[in-house]
Amino acid sequence: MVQRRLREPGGRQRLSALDWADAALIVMGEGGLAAVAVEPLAVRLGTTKGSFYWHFASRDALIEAALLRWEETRTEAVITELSAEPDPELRLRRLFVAATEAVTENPLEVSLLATVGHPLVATVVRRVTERRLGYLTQLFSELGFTPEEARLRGTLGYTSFLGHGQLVHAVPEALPPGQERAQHLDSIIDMLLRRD
Amino acid sequence: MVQRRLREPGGRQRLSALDWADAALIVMGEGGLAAVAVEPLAVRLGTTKGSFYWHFASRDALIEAALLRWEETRTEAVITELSAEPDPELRLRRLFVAATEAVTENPLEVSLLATVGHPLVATVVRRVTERRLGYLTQLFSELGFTPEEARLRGTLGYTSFLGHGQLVHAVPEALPPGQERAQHLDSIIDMLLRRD
DNA sequence: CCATGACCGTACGCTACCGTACGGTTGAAC
DNA sequence: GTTCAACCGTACGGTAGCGTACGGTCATGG
Repeated sequence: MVQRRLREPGGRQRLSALDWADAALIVMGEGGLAAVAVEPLAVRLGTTKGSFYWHFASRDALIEAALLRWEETRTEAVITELSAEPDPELRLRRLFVAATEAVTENPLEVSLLATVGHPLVATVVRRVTERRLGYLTQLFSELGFTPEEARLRGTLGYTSFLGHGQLVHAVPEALPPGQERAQHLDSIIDMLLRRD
Repeated sequence: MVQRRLREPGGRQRLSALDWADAALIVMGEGGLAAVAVEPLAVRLGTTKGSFYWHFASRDALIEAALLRWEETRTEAVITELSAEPDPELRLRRLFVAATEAVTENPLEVSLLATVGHPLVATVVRRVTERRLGYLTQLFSELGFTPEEARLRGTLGYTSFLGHGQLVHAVPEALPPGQERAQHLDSIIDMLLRRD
């Protein structure tokens, strides 16, 4: 695993709490919650613990800040942005494409779901999951499915998305390669939309 | 998280390497790879590190043994047992039911998929995933789907299974409760088997 | 120009865990 | 009943990371 610098060597500017939170999200994606360690993080940011404990009371406070930032940027912002699209089927398709891309770039989601042993993670993951699942179910409802059917298809879609995220990072060769990936996703959405 | 004893207080018998491997699998399910720590494990087994380092050269050796045991009991054994059933659709249904039960009882699968940063985990997870996905695809083939269709449905089924495993442990209330769970699973398999 | 608060560097103590060294125990075979 | 190998207990040194203490720096307003 390549240890990328998170701040330019010449970048002499001081850090904010947000810088630490973003850095925490990056390493959380790379190595899970356990990788969110103050001292290594300080090294990657080109600073020291002295800076960290000025901005945060503890490691847990950093984790909380990072989780809230994740919730905001990876759920609420996406839903808001999507609301511009009037056609619900297109909204659904664009949502899956965007979500799949996001989870492919960064294994953060996988890490978080596996760390619900931590109470802060559990709380935020629960909120995020219910928000997303609710939104998905609502989309299927708008497409004319009964509430039960909508819930079923929403759940199938979301679990499949989660599992896809796991596979992409654990065994990418088990999934269709490169450009076929998009077509594969289309076929899956077709199945989710199929009526008898 | 309740710390259950892994050996009875009166149980004075000595331990084998297999006892350690099984115990490692249990704590790996409870707390991920990071929870596989020699000293805490020794306490739970009512023994000491002295015992451990007699049976294993290192923590990594224990992890390897545990992973191989997981592969054997949670993939090969299941497939073997299933081969007694002649009807492929029943085989598929029974497979999903058994797998879903197993992943509900123990979050081990979720933990492992999230820890592919560890090379040993990566290797075994890759083998297991390809074996299972191959078997699933083969089942759909036997049911008369074209190779492409079989692969698509196998992948959708497996990713959904993985995501279901994540949800069951992270946000169980997002899934149908209790007895409805089985019916929900039936509906999903119905969707996977649907032809136009 | 200098004072002050925001920010950072460094040294320290503490805990958890890895792996080693080595002495002690035990049970089965003779 | 002795022996020997398998097995376990305990003490030790080493490392990584958390959190604290406190002194140093630096920009900006007076």
